[in-house]
Parts: sequence; C-alpha cells; structure tokens
Amino acid sequence: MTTDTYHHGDLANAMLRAVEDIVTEKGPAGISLREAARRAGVSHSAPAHHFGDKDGMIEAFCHEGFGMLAKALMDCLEQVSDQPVVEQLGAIGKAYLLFAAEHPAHYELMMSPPTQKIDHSDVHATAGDSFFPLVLVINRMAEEGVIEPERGPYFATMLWGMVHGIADLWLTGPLPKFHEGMAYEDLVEEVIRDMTTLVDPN
Amino acid sequence: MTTDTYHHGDLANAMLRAVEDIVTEKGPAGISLREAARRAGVSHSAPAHHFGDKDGMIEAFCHEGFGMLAKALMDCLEQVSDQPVVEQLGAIGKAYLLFAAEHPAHYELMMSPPTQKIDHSDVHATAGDSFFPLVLVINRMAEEGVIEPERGPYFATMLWGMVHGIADLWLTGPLPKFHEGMAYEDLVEEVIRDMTTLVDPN
DNA sequence: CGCAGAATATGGACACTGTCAAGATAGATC
DNA sequence: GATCTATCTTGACAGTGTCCATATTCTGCG
Repeated sequence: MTTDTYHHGDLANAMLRAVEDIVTEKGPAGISLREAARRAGVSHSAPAHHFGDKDGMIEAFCHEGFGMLAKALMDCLEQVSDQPVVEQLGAIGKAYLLFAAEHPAHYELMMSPPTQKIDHSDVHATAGDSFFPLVLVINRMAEEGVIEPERGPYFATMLWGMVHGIADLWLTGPLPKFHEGMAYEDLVEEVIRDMTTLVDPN
Repeated sequence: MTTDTYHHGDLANAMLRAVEDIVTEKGPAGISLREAARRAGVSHSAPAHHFGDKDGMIEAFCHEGFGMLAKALMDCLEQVSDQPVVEQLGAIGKAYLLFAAEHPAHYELMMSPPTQKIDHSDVHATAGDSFFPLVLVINRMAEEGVIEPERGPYFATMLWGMVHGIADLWLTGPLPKFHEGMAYEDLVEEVIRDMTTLVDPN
C-alpha cells in the first residue's frame, strides 16, 4: 500500500497501525505523533491534516476499536441466538474478554484514553444499543423471566463491569500474578462458567 | 510545612500532592515533572533526587495509593467481621468502590499506570494477601461451605473484576451515561445488593 | 565550636515532543 | 491544459524529561 510518491495514499490507516504498534511496544504514554509519522514514513506534521491533533489521532484509533468490538459482539450473538439466554450471556462475555485479549492496544485506549480531553460520548451514541449487545441479552433474560425486569440495568452493569474488570486487571493489573501460570483463555472459561452458574444454577 | 528556605523540607510529599491535583485537573497524561515541581515551588530538577525519574514519581504515587486502599479495606473488614460472610463480601465490595470514588487520581494510576515501565509486582508482593482482603472473605466463604473451595480463586477473580470494572467504567468509561442521573453511591448499593443475592439467594 | 561529607536544590544544556504557519507537490475538475 | 483542492514538507517555537556541574543547607563527628 505504501508508495514512494509524494502522497502516501493511505496515511490515515498507516498512522493507526503505527499507533497500535507503539502502544504494544511502549504503552499508551509512548504514543507520539512524530514517532507514528516516522513509522509511516512521512514528515512529522503530515498527520495533522488527517487527525487535527494528537488527541484526534487517538480518538480515531478508539473509534476503530469500538467498531471492531461492536462487530465481534454482534457476530457472536448471531451465532448463538438459538441457544438458551444464559448460554448467550456466557458467549457474549467470553467474546468481550477475547476481544480485549486479541486487541489489547485498542481495548486499553478505548477504555482509558490517556487524556481527559477525549470525549467518547459521540462514539458511544452512534454505536447505540448495538455497542453493548450485553444489554440485549439482559433484556432477553428479563423477557424470559430469568431475572426481574426492573433490575436489568443493575444486572447489566454488574456483568459488564465484571468482564471489563477482568480484562483490565489481566491486561494492566496484577491478575496474571494472581493466577500464575494460567492461560487467559482457561481463566475466561472458568470465570464465565461460574458466572452462568450463579445466574442460573440449573 | 513549606518553608522559604533553600531546602523544601517535605518535597516528596508536596510533589505527590501536586501529582494528585494534576491528574484531577488534566488526567494522567497531564503529569509532568516540571509542572509538579512548579506547583511545589522548586526548580525543575529538584524531584530527581527523590524519585529518580518521572516513572519513579508515578510509582511512588501508586505506592501511596495501594497503602491507602489496603488500609481502607482492612478497616472495613474489621468492622463487619462479626456479620455473615456474605454481608462481609458486600461490605468489602462497597468499600472498594467507594475508595475508587474518593481517590480517583490514585485509583486510576494504580490500576492503569500510563507507562509499561512501571512494574507493580513489588508493591503487590509487599502488600501481600492483605492487599486484597477480598480473597480473605472468599476463603471464609469456602470454609463455611457457601462456595466450593476449589473454585475460590475464580470466584475471587469474578468479584474483584466486577468491582474494579464498575469503578473503572464509572470513572473513565461510559457508565455514568448508561445510568444517567444516578448517584454513584446508589448505583453501588444496588449492584452490591444484586451481587450478594446472586451469591446467596437466602 | 568547627568542619568535613552527605543530602538537597539550582541552572544550563540537549534531544525530544505537539502545534503552528508558510511553502511545495500531486490529483482532481472543468 | 489551467486552476483548485487535498496532501505533504520544512522550519520555527514553547514545553518536556534527563543529565551535568554547581550551590546551598543539614548532619554527624572531632
């Protein structure tokens, strides 16, 4: 894709890939417009035209991540929509946790942007309900009487917090040390099992 | 405490207070050695002697936070140790969530330090089990047969992830928007209620 | 008391950063 | 083909972290 012409041709995307690499290598604080531009093979102020400023670039990266997450969760939900709702709940939670593991750079920035100037509200708004298919499953559970409908929001918050917290504690916190030697996928499996058992103990 | 002598007298602490203010005002990315030094009224390279470098300063701030959290949780556990274990679990979770709300600057940096160079493993090690009294309560629950002992670690992970996730999503994520107009304390109350009901449905 | 030596703070330098303004180059449109 | 617009470059500026040499104060020991 990269050419040696004056115009890059796909700079915006090349910058996002550079951001991903930088976050993977050095963490969010290592993000630098100039460094990203260097990796994309352009001058230090080429990105300005595409993203405005540094926060704009980070926001674009987050936006990309939200899209990927929404797609991953909706795809998952489609595949399991004929199963019992509690199974659907488990599948969604698992998909969320796996997304965080497969795209740690996106996930980290999406959930804790390194500057307060970034306001995700518009991104959240556009993604709407499809952003958190978890809510969708909770609604189905309420419809089927598995949980009390009026407690749905708290239930959703509890479960969403759980999967998010586990992902975050695993990626940037002390969880790997707590479960020393354990693979993330296995931990996810066990935790989701406990979760579904709690929600619906057969 | 601050004097107008050549030696500050309490610079390390003054710097940590400055860091707290900066994070509150501008977020983690706003942290700057020179800015903190400015607020403490010293020259730009005075802090080097106390913290080594920027990451050292952030690590010191995190260390302070872990100490505060450990104390808050242990104090809480002492006060409710004569109640049923499920109540103890709820109290610990609530105390954790309230700590995050009362010390957002500490909490945010503790849980997602803005650089990968910071390794909290020694801090975690020194804090030991008392760092997460949650594990303590889980053990008590296992002893009393409320949960299967061999699932204790996963159970702990699930619950710890939950409270951490809720705190994080509230502080830096879209949770306030999801529960628009709701006070954090009330949300915590409801969520903890759901949690304890799930664990032990009377 | 006096005086080393350690602890603490200063100021200057350097390379790096984000942002801005002015200019150069390439594609697109008519 | 001429013009317009999008894209990229270059150069400048203030701010940053870190290192170095220097200055000041505190401490302990004779």
